[in-house]
Amino acid sequence: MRYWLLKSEPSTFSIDDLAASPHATTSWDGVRNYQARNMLRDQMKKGDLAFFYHSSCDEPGIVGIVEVVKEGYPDHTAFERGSRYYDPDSDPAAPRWYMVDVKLKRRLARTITLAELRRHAKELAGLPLLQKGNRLSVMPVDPSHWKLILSLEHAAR
DNA sequence: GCCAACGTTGGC
DNA sequence: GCCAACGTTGGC
Repeated sequence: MRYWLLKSEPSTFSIDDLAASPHATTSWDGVRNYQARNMLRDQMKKGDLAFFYHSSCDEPGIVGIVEVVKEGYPDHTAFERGSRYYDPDSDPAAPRWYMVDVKLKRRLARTITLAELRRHAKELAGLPLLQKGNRLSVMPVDPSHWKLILSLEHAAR
């Protein structure tokens, strides 16, 4: 079992949106980066857990935990003319982009902010989120990092 | 709104 | 294959 972190802009799709989705489940569509695609397609397995991270907002940080409930399959939004994720170069016979389905496990008791994570940069060394210039929207999280981050949830700030 | 950092594109 | 130009991400 592996751990991950998934970024989403709350103005586009927030944890509230996920909670309001049927079965609190959504397809993680619209990823258009090859490195992230490879992880979605090849590495994320049913039962894996991921932090749900809000980016590009007032308080960037981790707000919940989701579980992978369906493994990588073609992202059909790439074939849909008019979709904001349409990619004319993705051939349905050889799909370029992939997605997984995730289900909300729970919200965190509070947002664990990026600023707070940075304060633990030493323990979280190697976490791509904290690396300069990192823009990956899907990234692996070491089990030790996962544990440390979760321990912050109920700790004094 | 600014801008640094990055990935992708396309000319050569 | 190189690399400049461009578009995007995302924190601040």
